Amino acid sequence: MSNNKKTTIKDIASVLNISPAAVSKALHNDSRISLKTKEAVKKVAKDLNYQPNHLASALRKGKSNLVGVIVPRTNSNFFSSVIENMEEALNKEGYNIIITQSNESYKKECRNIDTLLFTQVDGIIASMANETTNLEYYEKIKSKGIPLILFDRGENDLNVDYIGINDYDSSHLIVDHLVQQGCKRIAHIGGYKHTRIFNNRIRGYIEALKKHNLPLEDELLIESSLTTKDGREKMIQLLSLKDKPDAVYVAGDYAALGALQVLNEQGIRIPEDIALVGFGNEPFTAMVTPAISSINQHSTEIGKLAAKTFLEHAKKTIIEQSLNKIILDAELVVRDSSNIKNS
Amino acid sequence: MSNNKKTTIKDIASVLNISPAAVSKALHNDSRISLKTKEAVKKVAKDLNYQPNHLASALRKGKSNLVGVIVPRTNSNFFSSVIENMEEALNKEGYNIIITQSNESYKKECRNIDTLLFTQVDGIIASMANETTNLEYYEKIKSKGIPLILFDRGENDLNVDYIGINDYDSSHLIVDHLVQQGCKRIAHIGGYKHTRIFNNRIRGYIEALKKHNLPLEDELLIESSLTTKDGREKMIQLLSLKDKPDAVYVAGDYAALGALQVLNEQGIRIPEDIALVGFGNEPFTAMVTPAISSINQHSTEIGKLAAKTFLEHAKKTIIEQSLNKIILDAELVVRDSSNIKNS
DNA sequence: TATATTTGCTTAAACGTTTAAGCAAATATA
DNA sequence: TATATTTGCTTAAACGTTTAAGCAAATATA
Repeated sequence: MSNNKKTTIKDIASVLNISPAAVSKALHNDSRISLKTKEAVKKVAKDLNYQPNHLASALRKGKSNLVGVIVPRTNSNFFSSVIENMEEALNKEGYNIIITQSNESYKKECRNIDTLLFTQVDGIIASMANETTNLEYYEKIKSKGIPLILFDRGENDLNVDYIGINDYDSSHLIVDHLVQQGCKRIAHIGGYKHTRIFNNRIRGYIEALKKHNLPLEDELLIESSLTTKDGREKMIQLLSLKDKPDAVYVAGDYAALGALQVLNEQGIRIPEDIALVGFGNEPFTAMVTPAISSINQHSTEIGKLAAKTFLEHAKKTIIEQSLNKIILDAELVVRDSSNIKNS
Repeated sequence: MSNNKKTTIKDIASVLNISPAAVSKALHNDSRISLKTKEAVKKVAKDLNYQPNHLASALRKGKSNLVGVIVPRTNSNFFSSVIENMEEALNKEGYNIIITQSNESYKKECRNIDTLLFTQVDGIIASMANETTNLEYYEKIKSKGIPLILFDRGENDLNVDYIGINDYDSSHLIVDHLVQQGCKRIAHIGGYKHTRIFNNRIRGYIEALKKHNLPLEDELLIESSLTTKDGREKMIQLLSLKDKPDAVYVAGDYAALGALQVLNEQGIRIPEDIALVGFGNEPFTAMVTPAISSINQHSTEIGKLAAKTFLEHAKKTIIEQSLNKIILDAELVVRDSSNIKNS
């Protein structure tokens, strides 16, 4: 049944008594091959169930038509949506993608980079793991002359193309909204300060508080790994304060969920006693009770733009040094968890 | 900066004045190469920042050391956990994986299969899209002699290795549990009948009802696409019945969530008025109010076993026809949505 | 009709590895 | 000391493509 020997261009050539080179050209619609030969070749190719050997053509052309993708995890609506849209745009141009996940681990991320380089990808589109501070492996990609595009979790120091949302402004949006709802003591459970996006959210939070002449207190600004579990712990920490906050802005939806669980368990009313806002607009924010207000990160747009940026690199032969930093405006989706006036 | 010409085995050879073949053997620790030469080669390789060209070696060896993975979507805890564990096991043996998602679309799935075959993967591990009924593309994989392993969503007709849970028994677990809670009119929002796993769940449901001498009524058994949206609609349909059910068993967690939303919106008490059970044990089942009872599908185990099964194929040179059908026992995680006696 | 151009192919080499076969020198065995 | 074996390499070919260069026949142009 399974005809183990795969059909090659040579098999087609020998059937038609022409050279393998002619077959290759016929399959690629070379203008110097007659229509008659092209049709014959394509017919035989189909009959013999010919499948081009990608490895051979990639080796010969020095181009694999594969793009490597690194994300902290695929099990998040944001990342899977980015990937979906990126893939669609790249497929259209004949590229396929290889998805790898770092699980937020620096070591795993390094291994992923090695894997992708080893697979001879034509470019890498990545969002960095939380743990990553050492950029050596990313420098390695750059030094090989392989296009590198970062999205969401990026680093300024790397000096590569980047697509993300305006984290600083997002914090302003959130604080403005909470102030408008009447909140006066707004806490922030933020991500790791060393990660640029989280640092920007923290900066935005601080500046927005100043703007509204609200107290900026150390005990209200907490650094977190932003997992659901850590969200719980940091919320408990906030509730142990003598002077509790009346609003909590959490820099990630999963951690916001943990905070919500704690508030619900302790019978604290949301948003009347404490208003809650998350970040990322994961689908579950709309599913839980009360639904969590959150920032929409425009995953569709980010995916498309990342693909587009890569394609621009791939098309140009001259290596230009113009950087593409695309910062999208974020959008606050207000739900029950911070909608005091209507509740 | 970016030394564009990549280092090859020939570069190393010319530095040391030995043949490229000797370099290749030295790098692979061939016993016929002296320790001195090996060390010299490895040192030069490191100095020149040598990275083996995977395409060339794959072409020469006729083996890419890549395994293709097809899942309906990565944005589900079940699938991403399966992938994570599969990847870990395969990485250990020197294989890397390429993840693709079908988004439950038959057309996309076919394109994914073509992509993976084109990339010359050594094997494919897949879970089929909901839409898929035509098995032609999967037959194509088989006819090429490439190991194919299905998990969760598989088809008996394909006659390939399969890893999944016991769907039939799972339905029994659920119905037994609901009967024990005192439910007498148990509805089932099931998946597409043409998909084996959903068909097995339906069969299990029917048999379990018979076992308990409960009425089996057409209006209580509904076919669904199992999206959250469709779960809502089918729940509304059930609520419009003259004789409403006192329990609903939904064959997927996302649809169960839709059902839960409708019940909550209409002020129907869960589980007192209607008990609810889902399937898949997605993390959000524990997050919503009330938390949804669900079936744990052993994603960790499935991922590991799928990898193991592939590796067995890869190791044997003789093509054996012994099939591996691994059916794991499922486990019901009881939560508030069906816990009548304690509520 | 003579020359130039175009068409439709072939030939040969290359991409970077791996590996079978072979060979000289070193070492072991009789 | 003569032969056999082992060691440590080299040579050459191959994996399946693509592509530059070239050539004869067909066609176009002067």
